[in-house]
Amino acid sequence: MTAFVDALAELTFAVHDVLTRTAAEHDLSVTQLRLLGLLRDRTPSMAAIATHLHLDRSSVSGLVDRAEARGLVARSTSPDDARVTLVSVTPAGTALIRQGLAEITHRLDDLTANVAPDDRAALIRVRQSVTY
Amino acid sequence: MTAFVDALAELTFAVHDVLTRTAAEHDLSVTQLRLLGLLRDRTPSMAAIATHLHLDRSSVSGLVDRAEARGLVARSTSPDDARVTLVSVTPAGTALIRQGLAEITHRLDDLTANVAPDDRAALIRVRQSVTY
DNA sequence: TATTGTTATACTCTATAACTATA
DNA sequence: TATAGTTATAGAGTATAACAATA
Repeated sequence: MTAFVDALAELTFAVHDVLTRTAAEHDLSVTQLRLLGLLRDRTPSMAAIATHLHLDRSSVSGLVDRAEARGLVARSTSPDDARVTLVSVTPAGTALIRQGLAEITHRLDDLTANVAPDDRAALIRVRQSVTY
Repeated sequence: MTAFVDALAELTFAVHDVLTRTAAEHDLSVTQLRLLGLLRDRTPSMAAIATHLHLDRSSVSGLVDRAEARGLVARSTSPDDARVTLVSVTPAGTALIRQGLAEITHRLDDLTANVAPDDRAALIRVRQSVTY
């Protein structure tokens, strides 16, 4: 029981470190990476981003400020509710997230090169069992 | 192949969020938690801590400063080499890490309550296959 | 000269509290 | 009144560069 939780935590540290370091090589933080990842198929409000990333709305303001200053995302006002700000990804943001994710996939493939096929399938089931 | 990497990344975010939030309830960051975890069975040098946590030595200086100011760790000079600073955990630090880890184990048990026994064993093998 | 650690500096990330604009 | 978002503020975490002490 505890061995499983220990392994889960250690695996998390290993993967998170890879994410952090690879993103940093593209001048991205893990949070910026997750933000751009979210925007691949959505144009959410600030509040929706806060919910998805489990952040305070004020944190999202700063996050989007920095991404916008770099030309990676753009703000617009919702036509339905003038209080709501919608965030979309720019072509530059799309290019960066594609490149970053490709690099991360490559690194994680390397990290897990020795994992057996059956164990890969099991991990996918573990992820599905987790409510997140 | 990509499904596995995606699941690995998503699982990492879920677990890391639990670690971050649970540690925060004990006024600890994930990094402070990892520092205290390291010191449970070691009295490493600043450089050794930097290596284990994959941080710059200057980052470790600040990390240990803050933990020391809270009375969680103590610095001492190595008897073998006056350049080297050794870091040890205090009784208060030991108590805090025990309580924090117990709480985290509980939360991760909850998070993964629906994971099948065979899949738990598989995840332990995945962790062992990863060089970290 | 090389290594260990610290300091100065600058930036990102995060939350709380107070605020503005809109509903 | 309630909600969406921002701003001011404070603190943690991180790296780079320059430095002091020791080997």
